[in-house]
Amino acid sequence: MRNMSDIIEQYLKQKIAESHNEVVEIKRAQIAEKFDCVPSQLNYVIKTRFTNELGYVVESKRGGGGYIRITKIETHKKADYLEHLLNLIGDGLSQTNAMHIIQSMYDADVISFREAKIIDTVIARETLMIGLPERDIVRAQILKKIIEVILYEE
Amino acid sequence: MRNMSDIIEQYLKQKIAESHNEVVEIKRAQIAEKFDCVPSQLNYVIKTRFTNELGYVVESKRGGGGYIRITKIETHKKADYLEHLLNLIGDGLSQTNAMHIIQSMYDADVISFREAKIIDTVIARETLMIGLPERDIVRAQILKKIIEVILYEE
DNA sequence: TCTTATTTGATTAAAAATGGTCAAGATTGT
DNA sequence: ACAATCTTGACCATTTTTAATCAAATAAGA
Repeated sequence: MRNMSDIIEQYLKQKIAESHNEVVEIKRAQIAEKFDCVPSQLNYVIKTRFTNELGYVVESKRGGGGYIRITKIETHKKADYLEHLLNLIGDGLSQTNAMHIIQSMYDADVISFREAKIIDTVIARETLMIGLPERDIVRAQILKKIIEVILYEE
Repeated sequence: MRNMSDIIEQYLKQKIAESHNEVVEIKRAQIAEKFDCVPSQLNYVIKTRFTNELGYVVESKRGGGGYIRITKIETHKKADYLEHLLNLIGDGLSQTNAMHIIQSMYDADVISFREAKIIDTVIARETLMIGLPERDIVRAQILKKIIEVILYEE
């Protein structure tokens, strides 16, 4: 590695990789000190290597307790993941399995906590007040349609 | 949490959430001591995070037995609105009427655009592949349960 | 009741803590 | 040498923290 910017870039990418959540949060001055460079070098590194085009979102806050947060957004992976779920679901689906899938979607960051709660409610047997085997069929259908909505939005 | 102001903000919001009444009443000096900060920090937190814009009303009184009371009014209004919708929905519900309600919820800012799309999909007759009159009954049930989730969250 | 003291919150300005911009100078690859 | 990339530093902007001083409400005393 020949220069500071590359080293810092590697460091940040490693941190992102380490956090399963695909995110790293730093204090600018602290990292600058760690690598013995001026703080604004961090801005340079971020501006040239963590751009939107490259799939990163950068947020920051100044003042006491300030930070810089870099998030990697993996659109492709998410689509693949959702397609995978779609294939997973057959003609019928138990409530337990459905809840596992919903939890998985929340963990994978493709739905919000509130969305997860809403979907959980929708597929609950108390909501779907019809008997088996129709209930499992409707549940599968509902979840598949929801996944399609998320998959094909935008 | 990165700084005192955020911590205090969280604390107050949690207190509001705990009180079903959507309100919290504090003694400024007491909270300042609890978090080991100067009293005026409470004013700062309130001024920057519990504004009218954000749906809060702040009342206070000085002198012996003084207090600061923060009320979340937006929630009240939204809760009333959602209760109203709940009463509106009977045992059955057509797709058209359901979509009107969903649109109304989106307009009233109680659900996001994506949530609206998801719910639209869920209550569509193509998703609910069962015959009438059961379909309208299940649809009503689904929408009511969803509204309850939104109503009783926090 | 009237006046004074005490309690308690409000305001505001200064200081401290962070991060952002930009442009000049240094380095590196071709 | 030229162009592109990197490094630095001076100056700026935002947010939080702190302290001094003001204002209002209640409590106490005459």
